[in-house]
This record gives sequence, structure tokens and C-alpha cells, in this order.
Amino acid sequence: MLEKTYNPAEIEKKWYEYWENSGAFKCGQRPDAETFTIVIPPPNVTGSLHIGHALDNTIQDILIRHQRLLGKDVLWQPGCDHAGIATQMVVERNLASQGLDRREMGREAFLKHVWEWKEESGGTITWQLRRLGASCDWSRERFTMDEGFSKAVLKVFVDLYRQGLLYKDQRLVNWDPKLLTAISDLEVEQKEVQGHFWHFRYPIEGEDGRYIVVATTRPETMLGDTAIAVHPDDDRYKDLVGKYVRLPLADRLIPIITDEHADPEQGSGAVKITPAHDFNDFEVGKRHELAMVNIFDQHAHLNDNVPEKYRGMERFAARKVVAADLEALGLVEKIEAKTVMMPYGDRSDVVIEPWLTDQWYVDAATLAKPAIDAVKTGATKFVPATWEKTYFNWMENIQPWCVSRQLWWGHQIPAWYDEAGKVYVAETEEEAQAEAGAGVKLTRDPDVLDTWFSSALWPFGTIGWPDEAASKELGLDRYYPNSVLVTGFDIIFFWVARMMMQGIHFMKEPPFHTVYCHGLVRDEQGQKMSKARGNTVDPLNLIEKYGADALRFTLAAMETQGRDIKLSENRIEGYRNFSTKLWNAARFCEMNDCTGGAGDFDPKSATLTVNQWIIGEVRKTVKALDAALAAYRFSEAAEVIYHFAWHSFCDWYVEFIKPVLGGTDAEGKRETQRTAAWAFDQILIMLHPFMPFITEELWHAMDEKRDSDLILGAWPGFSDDLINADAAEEMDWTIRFVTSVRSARADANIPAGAKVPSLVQGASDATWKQIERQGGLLRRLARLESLEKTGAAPAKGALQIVIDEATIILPLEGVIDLAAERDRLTKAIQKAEGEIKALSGRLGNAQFTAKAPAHVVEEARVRLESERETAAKLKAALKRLG
RNA sequence: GGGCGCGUAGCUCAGUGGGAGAGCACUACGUUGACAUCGUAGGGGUCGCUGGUUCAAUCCCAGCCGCGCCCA
Repeated sequence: MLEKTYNPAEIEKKWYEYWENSGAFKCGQRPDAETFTIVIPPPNVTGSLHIGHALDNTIQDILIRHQRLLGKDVLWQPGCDHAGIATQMVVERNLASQGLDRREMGREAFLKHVWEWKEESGGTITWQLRRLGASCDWSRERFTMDEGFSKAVLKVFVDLYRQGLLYKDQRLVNWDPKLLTAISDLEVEQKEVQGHFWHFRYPIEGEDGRYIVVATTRPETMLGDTAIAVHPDDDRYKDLVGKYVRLPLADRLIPIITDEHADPEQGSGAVKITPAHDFNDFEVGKRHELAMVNIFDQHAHLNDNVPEKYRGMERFAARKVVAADLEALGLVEKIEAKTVMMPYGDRSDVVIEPWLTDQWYVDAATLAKPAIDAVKTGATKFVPATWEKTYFNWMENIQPWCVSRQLWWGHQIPAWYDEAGKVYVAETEEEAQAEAGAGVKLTRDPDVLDTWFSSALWPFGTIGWPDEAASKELGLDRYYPNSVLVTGFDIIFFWVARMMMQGIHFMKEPPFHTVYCHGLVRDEQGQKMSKARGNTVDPLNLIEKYGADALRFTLAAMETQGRDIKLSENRIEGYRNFSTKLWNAARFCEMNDCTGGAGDFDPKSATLTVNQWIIGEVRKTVKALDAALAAYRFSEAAEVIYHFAWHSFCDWYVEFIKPVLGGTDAEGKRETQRTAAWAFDQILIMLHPFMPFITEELWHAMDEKRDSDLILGAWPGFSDDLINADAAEEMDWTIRFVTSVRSARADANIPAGAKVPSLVQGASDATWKQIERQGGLLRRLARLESLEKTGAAPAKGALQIVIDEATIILPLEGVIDLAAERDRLTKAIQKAEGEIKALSGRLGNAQFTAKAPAHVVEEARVRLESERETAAKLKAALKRLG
């Protein structure tokens, strides 16, 4: 017997362990079936589950469980990435608290600490994913730093290098002076800050007293200026072009040049050019072959390329000193307050410095071309499609991708240098040595690769590539391409685009046919959740409080394409109530022997109208659910199954069958028990992808001798011949009858418990037969003492309810509130007349009848007819009321 | 500045060229051996504004207003 109340915590733990131990999550069990593959967006190995992960993985699990029920050979590939910067930062911080420093202990010792940390805290998120119910194939769990995967990373590096798609170059990078590494454009956040616009006078060489005014938001960089640029069409400076200015403080001569980059509208129209410290100026410098004077060291302190006075100064301190010194020289024309965009490192939150260094770059533009085509031709589709524009926009303007990082934690770049600095790129040191020649002393590039460089290989590197034996064992041919990728739109650039590029380049096929992008989970007020704001919610707490099923269902129900989710706790509470409802429905089934599941019951064999009706409703629900899931419309899918389970099954069907279950018709009772058990089984199956735990529990509670667990069950595959139109019509009418009578009773303040007599007037033969068939239910559910045919006009003061051609009369003279009843009828008449007016107006318009499709016109005619009939009945009722 | 998106019930949001929907909240009433984490009934919306296309616009188009995000 089921407990009186549902306790999710116990059940969820029990079933997860059972599933995992029974091997239910493992792929490859259905070797003849079609495959369905999702690779998990690998979370940071040392991270923990936040609500965004909960959403992302709930969606994936819904798809995975649905496809598993459809009989596919399903692979949900789990694993983590090594999160280069993030992890290294955490470990460095830990070490610092013990007074240790990585540079002092050296690379090898430090990496040992990182691996220890990974072992210690690396399991957290995978444990949390299990708590959520994620049915990943854990036996295949991978890590971007594990041996096989690392081989893939090195091979990709070497292959791209040999194909000329990866090269070393000296360019400006986004340099993080706190973390002391290059970072990619995507890891830079532009923030608005209040700054100043300094206008400096640079003296013209050879023209005493004449100067040119340049404006800058970064005075300290003037020490690295190597030119002044004016726009070629700017007449104000025509005579100065080709002349030189004497750069103050640095005391160097720099030329005045023309370049389109100078904006005549901005400031004075003349702009200082610092090619080593500004991305735009760098381009100008290249165009004009200007000197590149690098004035910063790696900490963004001034170096030996500046006058002695400034050497060693920190950049912001130098700013003040430079500005003050120029002021003292009378070279400051004015200082304006100005809002400026400043680049910040998303990890370190310090101002990023464009800095000239040697780094490794991937020729992203070349790799992007086929990746763009794959989406253009529809080989890969984004859902919702609106993200395709974002993808194209970025891909078509893609810059060389800086993939080297000055970190220790990550895949060390497979490049070796001889003493002359010549580079040898190879997968192993032996190969590099062979290439360089025996006896040549080689030093390995100390840098590591961007974490995204490795996670770009996730869709095939996890399935054995490039090792032949591993590929065979893990089924590379079978599971690549993957099917769907589910991720947040915020990492389309970081990850999706790069998987597309690498996947197509190395595997010759795009990694997936569909990319489903969901939004962000925000708090109730619509604020982005962040630790700084303190408005994060811990999904584990929510799971403890309401159950994983409730959280999952909530996220699914709120997941509508193209919109962020504003998560509120009372929504979760509501879906917790839904699981309670389901639990109680199961208890009802149990108490009434509606158990044994579907068994060998043939839904087509049902003879009772109520049973035929609910069977048809099941079919309609499956159809709607299939359509919703096929279109990745999760909120709609959730709504469909919720509505069926709660309203169709619990509210109506259960009430409809109570009399049969308690009655004497043994045959009817048996059929009804079997139908109820069958229908409830269908609910459990359809709901399983959303609420896996409670459904599995009830699946077994309803029948202790199941052939299979629900997780490996079969999705309903019925056809429309289960829909009996007559039964549907009859039960729909029954529902309308009951609802109308209840409503009228409530309006007339008839005590809910009172059983009242009733008469039916004007019913057609068909309706009357229907009343005779369903009389028991009608009386029971509408609280009617009797239900009889009458030809006579009713007594005055009766409650009258119009249902199509029939009028139901409750003779309650003296009991009902006449004024309230008059009101009710009048309102109903007004409503009908409003409809009549609108419909007849439309039908009276010759344009409408001529141009609108025939079925629309016909529909309007039918409706007009029925509204007229209703209005007439209601008017008659009002008249009779007295 | 360029691009994308949003504005529908008190709240959160679906939706569709042809009768405005759901959940929650709210109000009233609670009778029936699954369920008060419940049941029954009810109130509540010029579908942001203005124009256009159309027989017909909440839906399509244009402009405006308000809000958000991405890129420069």
C-alpha cells in the first residue's frame, strides 16, 4: 500500500541508485536501434550545480528519457572540463592561505596540488547532477584532461599547425595583468566607467609656440606614442601633415600622419597613436609602419622604454604623474569628464591591457566558413532559429583566435624550441627531437591551451577520437554526429561555434543537427542571479524542499523558447502539489483495484462510454505531447500532460467511474478498473521524462510484476482510431451539463450539499437518451435528487439552465433569490445577443461571405444559429421566472 | 552607433489572420472514503500607442513610446 503522503527525498535517492546500478543509463543496449546522442556541456570540474545547470540538464534529461522510451539507443555523454583559469585561481588562493606560492614550488608540484584538489572537489557536481535525476551514462564519464582526451587536443593542435591553420604571431592581446595571462576577446567584459578626457598640447617641432592638441582617456600611454594622426580630409591640419611633434616628457620626435582612423568630430580631430597599447592604433601603426613602443611590463608597470622617472610605476599611478607633469609644463589644454568603456577581465575583474606578445593563434576565419555553411544549408539548425543570426554575425566577423594561455593548469602546448628559437611542433617530445635532430637541446613552450580549445572537441573527443581502438570501443561512428546540443545562448560563441568549426574540420560533418538554446534563469524580479547580488538560489535546497521532480517540472513548464525564466518558488510549490495529486490518484487506483497497469488490456475493446472517452483523451494527449516535444516546446509539453493528469483524469474520469467501481455491474467494473489502470500507466509514461522519480515509484506500486522498469518502458504509440467521436461528444456534453448546473446553483446560493429535484424540458430524443444513459452521473455530480422529463411549463421561481436545445429546471420556488436569478439570466442573454449581433453583422457583409473561406462562413452560420436558440431559451426562462 | 528581442488578467507567461488562454494570486462556498499540498464556483484584459494592409488584425507591415540583451 502506498503511504498516505508522498516523500520525495527517500524515493528519489532509492530510484537513482537503482537505475544506475541496473545499467539503465548505459548506451549500446539496443544495438539495432537508431541512436540519439547528447553530450553534456561539461561543467567546471571543481564547480557546483547552479540553477542554470539545473535548467540545462533538465532539458537534456527530458529529451534523453523521451528518446529512451521511444526505443532509441541513447547516449548522454557526461563529463567535466578542467576550467584552466578558474581552477588555477582557486588552487592558488588555497595555497596562498597556507602561505604557499606556485612560483616558489614550481610547475610540477603545483600541478600535483591541482590534481589533488580535483580529486577532492571534482565529484561535487556529478553527484548533484545525479540528485537532479540526470540519466547520463556515467560509465563513460570523461574529463578534458584525461589521457585520451588530451591526445585529441594535441593532435588537433599539431594537425592545424601542419595545415597552416594555427600559427605563432606577435599581436596585441587582451592581457590580464593580475592573472598574468592572455585571455580571449570573449573573456573581456566592456564596462562603462566615469573617466576623463585629457586634452594635451604637443609642441610642433621647428615652429616655436605652435602645438597640436590631442585628447586621450589614458594619459600614461603617451609615453608610448609614435605618431599623431589626423583625418586626410581635415583641412585644419593640412599644413602640419608631414611635420613632427616633440613628444613631451619622453622627448622623442614623432610624425604627424593622415589616417582614416582619426575622427574629425572627436575632440580636436587629431589623435595620438600608441600602436603597442591600443587595438585601433595597432592597425594604424601597421598601415604606416610606425614604431611600436611597448611601455608596460607584464604587471602593467612602466618599463625601461620610458624616462627613468616613470620606470616601475603602476599604470594608474603613472597616469596621475604624467597628467600632473604635463600640467606643470602648461601642456594641458583642458580636462573633461567623460564616460568611457573600459575592458575588464571576466575572471580577475581588473582592467585588461592590450599588450604586445607572442601567442598562438588559430585561423578562425578559415575554419568558420564551412561552419557557417552548415547552418546556412540547414545541416545544423538552431532552435529557436533567431540565434542563427547571432551565430552568423559573429562567425562572419571572426578574428584570429588566441589559444595560448600563460597558465600551468591545462594542456601544455606541444611545441619545442631549439636554442636558436626555431620551433618544432609535434605530439610528443620524441617526434620533436627527431625533427630537430639528435643532440639538439629543446625547451617546451611553457604555455597551455585555452580551455575552449579542448572543449571544442567534446562531441568526438569523448567518443574515442583520435585513437582507433578507443573509437571502435566507444562507438565513434555510431554516436557521431551527436543529435542535439542543449545549451545557454550565452555560450554560442565560446563553445557552440568552436565545436562546429572543429567538428566539421576533423570529422567532416557538423557535430549535431540541432542546437537548442535556452535562456537564463533569473530571480523573481527578473534580476540576473549572481553571487555579488546575493540573489542566487541553490537548486539542491529546492530539491530538498520540494523534490527533484517538482523542480524539473517547474523548469520545463517555464521553458519557453527565446525567453529568460523568472523563477519563483511558489511555482515550484505548485508543481510539488501536482506530484501530490498524482500520488493520491495512484492511491485511488490502488484502493479500487485499478492496478496491474496496462497489462494486455486492449483499449479498443472498451465498451463503456466513459472508458472510450478517457482512452480517446489519452490518444489526444499523446499526440499533443509528441508534437510539443518534437518542436522542443517544453512549456507546452508540460502543460499538456499536467492538464490531462489533473483535469481530465483526476477531476473528471475518476469522478465518472466512482459509481461503476462501487456498483454491481461486475463486467463493467472490471473493464473500468482495467481502463483506469491502463490510462494511469499512460500518464506515468508520458510524465516520466519530466518527473522520473515519482513515476517510476508509482509504476512499480501499481503493478509489482512489471516486465521492465519505467525508465526502459515504451512510449505510447497509438493511432487516432482510439478516439471515439460519439463517446467524446457525450462526455463533453455531460461535463457541460454538470458545470452549468453547478454554476447556476452557486449563483443562486443553493447550498452545495443540497440535493434538488430537476426537470428537463425541450430535450431532443438524442439528448434525452443521453440523459438516460448518463443520468446516474448527472445526478451525482450536479447534486440532483431526480432528473425527469417534463412538457409542462415550470412553476414560477424555478432555476433554469439552458444547455443547447434543452432547458434544465430546478423547481425551487421560495428557495432561490429571484433577483439574483433574473440578473444571471439577463447577463447570459446579453452575452448571447452580443454574439448574435457580431455574427449577423459579419454574415450580412457580402464581402465576408464572398471572400472568407467556406468553412469560416459555415462556422459563423452554425454559431449564429446556436446563439439564437440559446438566447430564445434564456428569454423564455426569464419570462417564466416571474 | 549596429543588431536582436520583449510589451496579452494583480503576478509569471503561453498563443493564434476568423469565438481572448494557462498557472499562481484573489473572492465565495465546502458536500461525495484518492487528495485541504484538496474540491466547486466566481471576478478580473480598449492583447503598449498610432496608422496601414485585409471581408476580418492581439496576430502581418510601418512609425512611435517603454524595457532588456548582444556587438562596436
